[in-house]
Amino acid sequence: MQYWLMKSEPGDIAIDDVLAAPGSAVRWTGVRNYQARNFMRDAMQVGDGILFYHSSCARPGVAGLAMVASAAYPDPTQFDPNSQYFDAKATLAQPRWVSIDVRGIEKTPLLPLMQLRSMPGLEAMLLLQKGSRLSITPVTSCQWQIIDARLHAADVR
DNA sequence: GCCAACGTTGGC
DNA sequence: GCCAACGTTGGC
Repeated sequence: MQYWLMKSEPGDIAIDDVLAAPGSAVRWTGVRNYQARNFMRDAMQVGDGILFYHSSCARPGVAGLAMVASAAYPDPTQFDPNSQYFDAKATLAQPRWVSIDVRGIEKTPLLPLMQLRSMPGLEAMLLLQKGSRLSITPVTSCQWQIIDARLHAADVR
């Protein structure tokens, strides 16, 4: 069992959208970065925990919890000429990009990026490294526990 | 909108 | 293989 952080633009797919989807699950499409793809293809397993992160928005931060709900399979948008994610170099025989299914678990109080930066024990999080842009990053179980505890702490601020 | 940082492309 | 140019990400 491993843990991950996945970025999503809430204007595109917010945690609410995942939870509202049939079976609380959505297909994760449009990843066009090889490192992120390799995580999905080679490392992510059903049941892995996901920190659902809202990026490129007014209040970036962890907005909920989710889990990996499928193994990797070819991302259908790479074959669709009408998709913004179409890739002319991908073929059915040799797909280039993969999707996984992501199942929402819960929406949490927003844990803003700035707070993550200030929390002891998270200094090594890939998300927080200078220039980090990866949309999928591994999270250690230590980091997960620190964040999970904070997300579920009584609301006393 | 700005801009730093990163990834990809393509000429050589 | 090098590296400049370009496009994208994402916080602010």
